[in-house]
Amino acid sequence: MPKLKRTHTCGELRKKNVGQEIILSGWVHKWRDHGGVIFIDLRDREGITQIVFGRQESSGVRAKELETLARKLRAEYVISVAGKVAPRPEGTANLQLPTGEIEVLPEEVEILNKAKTPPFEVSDQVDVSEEVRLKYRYIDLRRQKMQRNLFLRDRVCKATRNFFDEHGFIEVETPFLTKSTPEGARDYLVPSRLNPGSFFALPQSPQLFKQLLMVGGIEKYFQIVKCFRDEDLRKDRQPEFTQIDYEMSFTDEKDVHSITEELMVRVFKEVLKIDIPLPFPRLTYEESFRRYGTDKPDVRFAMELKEISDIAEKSEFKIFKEALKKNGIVCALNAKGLAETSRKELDELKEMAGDCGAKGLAWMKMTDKTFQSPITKFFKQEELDAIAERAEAQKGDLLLFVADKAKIVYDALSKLRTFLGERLNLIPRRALDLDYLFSEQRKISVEPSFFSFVWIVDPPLFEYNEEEKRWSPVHHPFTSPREEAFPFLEKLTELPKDMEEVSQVLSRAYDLVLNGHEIGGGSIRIHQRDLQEKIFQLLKIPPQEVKEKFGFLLESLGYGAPPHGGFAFGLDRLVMILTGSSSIRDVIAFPVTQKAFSPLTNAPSAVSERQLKELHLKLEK
RNA sequence: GGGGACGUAGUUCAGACUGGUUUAGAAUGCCGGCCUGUCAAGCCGGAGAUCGCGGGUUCAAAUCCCGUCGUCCCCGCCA
Repeated sequence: MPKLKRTHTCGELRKKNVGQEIILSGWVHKWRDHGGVIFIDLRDREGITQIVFGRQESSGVRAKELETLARKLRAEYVISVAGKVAPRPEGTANLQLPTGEIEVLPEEVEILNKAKTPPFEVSDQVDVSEEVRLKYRYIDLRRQKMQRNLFLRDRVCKATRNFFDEHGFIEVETPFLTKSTPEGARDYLVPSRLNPGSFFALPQSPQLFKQLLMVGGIEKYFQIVKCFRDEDLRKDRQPEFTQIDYEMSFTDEKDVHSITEELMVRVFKEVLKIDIPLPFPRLTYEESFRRYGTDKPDVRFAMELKEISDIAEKSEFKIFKEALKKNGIVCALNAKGLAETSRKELDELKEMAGDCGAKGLAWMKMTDKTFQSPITKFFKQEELDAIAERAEAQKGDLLLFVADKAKIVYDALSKLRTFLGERLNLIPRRALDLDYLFSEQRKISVEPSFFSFVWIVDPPLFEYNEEEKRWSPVHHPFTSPREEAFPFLEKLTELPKDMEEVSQVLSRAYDLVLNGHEIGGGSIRIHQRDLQEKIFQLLKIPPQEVKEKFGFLLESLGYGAPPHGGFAFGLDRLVMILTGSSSIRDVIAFPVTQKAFSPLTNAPSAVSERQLKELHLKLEK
């Protein structure tokens, strides 16, 4: 049982505490031994306080004992210090530290635990590979940056819970041991001991349960909940991740959008202390592709794509005309002021476009009033002028062109747009300084313009999957089509591949995009059994499978399901953006590597023969 | 499933292209000594590396070749 019980944290002592007898507990952060005087920086999660051994005032046998003890202290020892708060001598205050005007003169020191030399320093300045950080995550978490990330994440959750509580939503838990569904990502499976040969699946999202809660009359539900998807990882994708999930009855897009916007206002106000403007701008899915080439545009800067198919059509440039003949399009991107781009850099851009499937990247440099380009000779002057006008090109600009199928053109140019936006410093790319959030001044240093939200609405209901040779839902199969499509869909019994009208059917889904990241999405759901069955039929899910996998949902829709809809945020991505982190791994306490392996626990790992047997499982040799 | 980058003291990197003066080097951390005001403390000294692993080429391999494992980034995938 430790003798010393802490009275203060290492972040709170100030001049006004001078003279008080206090007790601090924490980790030895740094020590500086000057021979006659020894400084210990004591750290806990609230801050750092300097302890001084051997100051002139202290002398005698006791002081010598303490000094001897202090020399034994090492980095990351866990200690308690009882002592008196003293002002620092004239001229030795450290203004970098909130506690920098005082120091503690120890009277007693208790070592609560020794520590081996840590594999890396507990400091934000020190570079450590992610693998080492994950293996020693409990040390990594002591670093201020990680602590702040987790504190901030906690505040987001707290603000979210308060917000939903005040708006009449109740938090309901849904099962983790549930049913595998055919659509969507791969499931994580859990074998059932009591039901040989049967498996639970961990939920990819609580989608079906939240709909059942609406049928159950809960009306307003929310949950901060883990979801599981067994797909390949990225810096913004972990196999288990957290959603802020909610659903409402008797609702429409307008309600869902406004509650979502208000939630964001609340979170940004409470967490970052800034006001974000409402309402968020709205782009249709079609418009988003047309102007930015993507359904998750970064609208912090303009630099929009300009289609020039009509001009290219009239020109003599075969490559453009060939693409158009194959039902393709030609688009231009104006890289303002980059006419000086070197051949080598152009090749790099071309390669980037090539990664997206583009067969080439045409360019024109605007010099004075003329064009410098290998392809100008294929264009008449008035065509060049038309292009320049369309692209709003001026002297010094660089125009980039891709001609191909729309998907490839959009893919390539949106990628180039993002790249060039960064290159041209069009994005307010100031290091997110979160210090103010944790300091006493609470001085605002984060501008609302750092955060650009945009709604992407009216996506198509179906898209054709070339690989599987069938239509699949753009959002998920429970998304309601827009009402005007009902008669069209009712007439159909299947979706022919080349039926243009199918891709024109719009859905009542919506995504929320922040700074080019998709941070959430949702939809108004189908609440009529007939329509839901129709959709399954059109998606060519065999009736037997529909009954097996979704029977309970269809059944529930037959017992008085209210119209309902909702939304789900990717909490990890949201917190990643709020903290200015470059990976969601930095806002998750215990993430896994790209192979979904934990260097900390060594999970996943083999299990005993006996466990397998109990679960009625045999491993392939 | 595919493409790319990387793997060398505890940690972060250099050395590799062009094999041999390399006894594999630096910084930081670690250990010891000196030092009464530091806060990236300073000065002096010291320890610390199966060069990811396996195989091959060669008189000789951290260095070249093949395989393999791991980490990160990207494409596919992620309703």
